[in-house]
Amino acid sequence: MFLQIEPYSDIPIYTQISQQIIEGIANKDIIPGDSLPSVRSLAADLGVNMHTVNKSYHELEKKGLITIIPKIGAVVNVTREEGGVKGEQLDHMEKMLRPVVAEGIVYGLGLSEFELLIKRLMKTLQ
Amino acid sequence: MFLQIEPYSDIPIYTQISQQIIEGIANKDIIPGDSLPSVRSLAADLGVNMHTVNKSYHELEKKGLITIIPKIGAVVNVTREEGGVKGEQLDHMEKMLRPVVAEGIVYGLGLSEFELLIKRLMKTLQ
DNA sequence: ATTTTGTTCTACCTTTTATAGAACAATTTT
DNA sequence: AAAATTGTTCTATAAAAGGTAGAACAAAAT
Repeated sequence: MFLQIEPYSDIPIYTQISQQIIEGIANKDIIPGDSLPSVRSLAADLGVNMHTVNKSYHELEKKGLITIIPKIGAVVNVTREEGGVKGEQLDHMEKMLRPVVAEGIVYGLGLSEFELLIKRLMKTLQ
Repeated sequence: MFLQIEPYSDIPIYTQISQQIIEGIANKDIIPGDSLPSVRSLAADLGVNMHTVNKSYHELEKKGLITIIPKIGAVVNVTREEGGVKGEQLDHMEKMLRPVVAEGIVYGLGLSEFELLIKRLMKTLQ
């Protein structure tokens, strides 16, 4: 686990943890079937509270990315399903993208510039 | 002003106001030079506190989208500059997009699916 | 048998979000 | 000239969110 937490960021610590684990899954640093470290050990590694890590894990479980087995641990799920992306997840993506795209339009971004941004980010993250 | 506030949303009221004004600028419902309603009248319209609207306006000013002239009001700026998008704004867009793209990758989204989402949103918003 | 696991509970603190009212000086309207 | 409206600033209060802390529990792993 190579997570780096910025304590004074305006992004909550538990969100930083979630986002970096998601990036780890995106770039296959973490693959389906892998176990995440225990909330206690990761908390100790990061110098944060156990409950903060626990909150992040439950956020990831809510998104369907991991499964928390009580008294055992957290396991990364298979999320790249065969039959394509779930409609539920597409709706979620659209909800997250909408305010970002609106702001981009106001800045004068065109479709090609959006596509370039996405392409660059996919190359960076994948 | 056709703003609709959901008081019990997990999105702060002042953020809802900012986002909907940004959408108004994106779809040219509001154009550069237009004055925004006074913080008092908009607050009365929406049934929220004056200070909540004030916070939203200052957030929009921080993004460079409006100019607040003390004792006068708030005016929408020209944001689609001639010389293309500012690098500062592209950095900001990338920061906002990064966690969204990462999550999309984990869901199995490919470039073409991202592009379709963006295209659809641009059509809806513009 | 011991350690480690996630869970649950109480407790405390800071920051954020939101509301409320008052006062001010400047501007606009009447 | 008088009245109303403007954004700003100040104090105050309250709820929610974010974060830490410690303890206890039963189940699982060592």
